[in-house]
Amino acid sequence: MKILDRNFFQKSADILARDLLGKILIHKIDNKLVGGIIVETEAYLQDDPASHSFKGQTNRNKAMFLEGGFSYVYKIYGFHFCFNVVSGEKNVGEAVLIRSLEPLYNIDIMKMNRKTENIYHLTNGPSKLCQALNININHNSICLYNSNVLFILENKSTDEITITKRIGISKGIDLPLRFYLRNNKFVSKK
DNA sequence: CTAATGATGAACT
DNA sequence: GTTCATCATTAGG
Repeated sequence: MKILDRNFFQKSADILARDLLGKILIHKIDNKLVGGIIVETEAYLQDDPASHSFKGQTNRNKAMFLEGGFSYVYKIYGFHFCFNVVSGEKNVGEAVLIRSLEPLYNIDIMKMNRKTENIYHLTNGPSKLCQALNININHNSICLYNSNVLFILENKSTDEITITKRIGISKGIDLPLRFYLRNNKFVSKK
């Protein structure tokens, strides 16, 4: 299978969020590939009050201002991590939040990391999938198309895409920037 | 320096 | 549906 190349990420976050659905996110842990199909994403644009980048670049969100194809990982609520794929041009702060995966490779490792046997609870949330794949703040600003540790594989999906409002934010709540594969059982609800 | 606040999840009632 | 665990970042003094 083929790793998505640099060119794939050079587009705005709302487009990339859609294009990432069905692709396969992989983290190599102890030489084993752990990962799954991306089934739910949210786009965060520069001109977007809900985005970390809205008020300009800071030390925390600077990865969002890299060119498309890098990772942006941050800690939220003290002990949760969220994984984003940076999109667009350099010096423009936008990214795509990966909200949920469908477990695919080395599900046993995910079960260990998450301390649950229920596959529907492994990766159906932005912080859950970080736990399952063992993604943490050390994975911030990684180049996803030039890494053999954290990367995304090409994959075809014919599933229908549903577009809704985003989840868990207080500003910009009416913007239709959340995308997920319709009828997929691994999408986080709410 | 201090204080408010999350792009959440788990365990409750 | 509600509560709370728990902290880096940020804005403000």
